[in-house]
Formats: sequence, structure tokens, C-alpha cells
Amino acid sequence: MARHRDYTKIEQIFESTLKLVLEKGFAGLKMAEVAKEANLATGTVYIYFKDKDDLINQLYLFLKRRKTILFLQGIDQKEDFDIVLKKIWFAYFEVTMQHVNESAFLEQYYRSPFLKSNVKEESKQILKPIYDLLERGVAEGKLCAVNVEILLSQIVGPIHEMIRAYHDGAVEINAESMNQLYQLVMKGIKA
Amino acid sequence: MARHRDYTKIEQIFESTLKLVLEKGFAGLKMAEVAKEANLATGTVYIYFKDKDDLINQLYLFLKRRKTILFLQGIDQKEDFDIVLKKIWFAYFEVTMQHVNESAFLEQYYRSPFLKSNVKEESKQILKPIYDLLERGVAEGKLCAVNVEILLSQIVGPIHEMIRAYHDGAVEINAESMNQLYQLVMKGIKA
DNA sequence: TGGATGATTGAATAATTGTTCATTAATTTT
DNA sequence: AAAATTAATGAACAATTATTCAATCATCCA
Repeated sequence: MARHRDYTKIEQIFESTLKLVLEKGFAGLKMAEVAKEANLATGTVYIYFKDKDDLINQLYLFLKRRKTILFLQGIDQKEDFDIVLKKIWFAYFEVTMQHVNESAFLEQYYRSPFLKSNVKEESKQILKPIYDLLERGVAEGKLCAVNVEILLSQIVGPIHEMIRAYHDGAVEINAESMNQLYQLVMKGIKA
Repeated sequence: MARHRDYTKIEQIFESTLKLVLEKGFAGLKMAEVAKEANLATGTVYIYFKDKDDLINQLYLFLKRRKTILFLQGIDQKEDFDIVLKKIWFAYFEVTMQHVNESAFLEQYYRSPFLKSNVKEESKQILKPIYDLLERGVAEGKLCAVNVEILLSQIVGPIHEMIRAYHDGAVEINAESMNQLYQLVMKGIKA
């Protein structure tokens, strides 16, 4: 089988790692278990990753990138501002939602010192398109003229919070509840 | 010194644990280091805590409780609705802010499987006063008539997000920026 | 087909780290 | 002030777990 380095094997390892971290947390993550879960020998993991630290950092980037790509699909900044904003907001919600598990991992990891600062740097890039859009909105006089970071807090904060509530079983997420939240958020930021 | 079980010693251990978790994460937490940081012998930690797991769970509860007490100080639900809401929002912001470090710990821990479910249960109680207030607001026709959880997402989500941005050095937090965020949030939820 | 190259294995090893407990120190009691 | 009680110590021990690497297997090419 193995032609060149097999990329699917790396993904296999990623999947296993993600699963185990979600089950037992970072502290409980064992390389031997990762390998077993991925149907590989312990040593094999070390062929694809330098060490445990490397594995976790790579996984973080992999998930972040995948999420970004998904998130940006089908968004065309040239459309009407309100439409782009709405699309982008729901896209962010849906992608974050569809990957609840990954989100839990990313959150957990984001707050942990595993995260190398260069990795942190790259991960910031992801919100770039939203920043751009918000600046445009302020320039066009369609959004309240406040610091973009503040607008952003108001825009994505509620999404994260609602997904957390969902995670705790406190709220249902469906077209209606998403829309309700969207209305509140927009009412807040529109000029 | 030691009279009965000395409570300050427990706090000392808590402080050290918190510091070390923030520096190195859960995965990097070593009992020997906790002890050393607290100027105690390794074994002493085991006098006050059953084991590592116990230490972390206790610390979580300790911080949560302390935060709740602080947060609720000086809040009188009998005052005028808008005033209580404003007070409670800023109190939540300030307490969360003043304890940024603790917040990072709580976040990290919240997402980790260390958390025993009973501990999770107790920690939910903390937002109870906000829930009550929001229900009152909806009843009095002062807030949009949507699910309280959704209102809550819109209220505390932006706070968490802004503090995270602050943590990343992306935004300053002062009276002005807090007020700006407050205006956005309230504009969103007011009926 | 046979040898060369590359991939995989997993038991053995090396490190790390949680926990214990015999000993010592401090405090209280009689 | 001696005995009794309680607290603290930290080196030794026990587990756990990351990592290595000599041996094996698979694939490729001459």
C-alpha cells in the first residue's frame, strides 16, 4: 500500500488523538493509546510526528485550517454588505456547530500552554475576513463606529456562548433559536 | 503554628496550583512542584488533599465560589430593573476581568474531563441570579421575549470574548471600551 | 525474481511523576 | 517538662508512559 508518506495515516492519527483528548483531556492522552486507537504500532506515530507535543500542535493547526476553509466557502466579499454579514455569521455558527467536538478541543487547547506562540499567531489569521468585513461596515456607515474588536466580541461571543449552553444541554439549536440570536446580535451592532 | 487544620495552608496550595496550571497547563502539573511552589514538602499536599484529582476539583470549586461571592456583592434584586441589570453586567465583567488568570483556569478546566459532574452541577448555580433577573425583565416587558438562554448568550458571550481578545493583546479594556460593549449588548436585548 | 528501499512493528528502555511512610518537628495536654 | 498528639518532611518506591531501535514486513525496480 504505502506509496509515499500516506496522508490518510496522518488523518487517522489526528482522528484518534482528537477522540482521546475529548474523552480524557490532554493530561490523559497517551501515545500508546493514540496508536492503538488508530490501529498502528506505537512507534509508527513517531514516524509521522516528532513527539507528543508536535502531534498536538499539528492537530490544532489541522483542525483550525479545516474549519477556516469550510467557513470561508461560498463567501463573496463583493456582495452587498448586509448579505455578506449575514452569510458569514451563519456560516461561522454552522461550522462551529458542526464541529462541536473539534471546538471543544480547540477551546481546551487554546487556553493551554501547549500552544506554541507561532501556532497562536497563525490561528488568528482565521478571523481576518470578518475583520475586513467589519471595517467595511463601519466605513459604509452601516455599523456602529466602535473598535472592530468590540464589534467582533459582540458578534462571535454570543455564538460561542450559545454553543456552550447547547453543550451543557441548556438550550436547543435550530433555525429559530439561531435566528433569534442573530436578531439580537445585529440589533446591537447596526448603526 | 498549626492549630487546627490551617486553612491558609490550603489557600497556599491553591495559589501555587493555579499559578502552575496557568504556566504549564494541566498536563504539566506536578505534585512535587505544587509543594515546592507552596514551600511545603511533597507529602504535605497529601495531608490536605486526597490526590491530584481531588486537588484540582477542590481548586475549581474554590475559585468558582469566590468568584460568585464577589460577583453578587452589593447587588439588590429589589432595585429598578435597568439599574440591576447594568450593575450585574458590569459586576460580572469586572469580576471576570479582575480574575483573568482564574478565568483562564476555569475555562481550561471546564472543557476538560477532570471536571466531576457534581462539581459541574454546582458551578451552574452561579448564574442563577442572572437567570432570575432576565426572567423578570422579560415579564416586565423590558427585554425581547426570547428564551432566557439566548438572552444570556448575548449578555455574557461578548464579555468572555472581549476578555479573550484582551488576553491576546488585541484590545484594551477601560471604562470607555466596556461602555461601548455594554451599549451594543443592551441595544440588542432591550425590547 | 532478488535485492534495495522504505514503512511498520512493539517489546525494551528511559524518564517522568504520583504516592507512601518511617522519621522528625511542633504543639498541646496533663 | 514529659508524654501524647498532631503536623510536616522528603527520600524511596511504584506506576505510568514517552520514546527508541533492532527486527520484520511490504513494495518497488532492474
